[in-house]
Amino acid sequence: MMDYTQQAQWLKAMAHPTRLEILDILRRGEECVCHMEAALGKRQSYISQQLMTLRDAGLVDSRRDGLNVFYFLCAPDTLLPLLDAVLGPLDDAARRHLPGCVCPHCAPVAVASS
Amino acid sequence: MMDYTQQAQWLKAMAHPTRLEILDILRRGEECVCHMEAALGKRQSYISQQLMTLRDAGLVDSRRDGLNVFYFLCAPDTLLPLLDAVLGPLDDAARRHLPGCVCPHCAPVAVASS
DNA sequence: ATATTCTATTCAGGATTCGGAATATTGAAT
DNA sequence: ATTCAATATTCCGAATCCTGAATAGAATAT
Repeated sequence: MMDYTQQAQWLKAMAHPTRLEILDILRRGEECVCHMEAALGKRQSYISQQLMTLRDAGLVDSRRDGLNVFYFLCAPDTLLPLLDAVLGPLDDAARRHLPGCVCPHCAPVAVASS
Repeated sequence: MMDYTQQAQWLKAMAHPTRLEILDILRRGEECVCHMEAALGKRQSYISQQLMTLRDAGLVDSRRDGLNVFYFLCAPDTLLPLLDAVLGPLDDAARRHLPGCVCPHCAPVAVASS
């Protein structure tokens, strides 16, 4: 007999507009918190909360790199098809370099200035 | 810009063990309430409630046939792939004819007996 | 009309979640 | 040691959800 409890937990963690948007960002690759802050236009503490929910559900994991903490999808093999089914296939037109964002991914051009 | 609200609503309706189990039954075809009652081993009012939740979210719809009300998936084209991604592909080994069930699908052999 | 069967709704308590504000922690730089 | 920047956690009132019990409705048969 199947369990359904584990799957329900996953879906529950996904069933939130902000968290879905975060997952939509992360299926393009890992990102730091400050990037999501710029992308979502929400406060950092709020985003951290939603990330904690996703982490507790086992959907995402994080790694630290200096000051930044990068988040990424935990089980891409099962999660990516699910996100494709929910959000539609990935459109590469969506750009990763946000205007106002200064995270290492968006503004890596700060080497030699003066 | 994408909305994420509609998808979150759908996922939220799915994010419950009993409702997932109901959807798992319905992806094999329509079934009446009394069938699910036998399949899930829960009370009828409880099942009706969960079905109402699924109906309000637009995941299932129903039709009446005499005394029985049959439920079926509402948008199979988008819902079936999603359920496949969540629950795994359909295994036809799971039988539809429950032992204790007397619904028209399970016990249609009441024509000529004596 | 009445009874029976199948399904739907309402109700109420307890439990859980939501969302924002405030605060804490962690690592790097000076 | 101190300061700063990035991220994490805690707290709390409000809102929502869960779930079983009771009740209501709808269709059929007698």
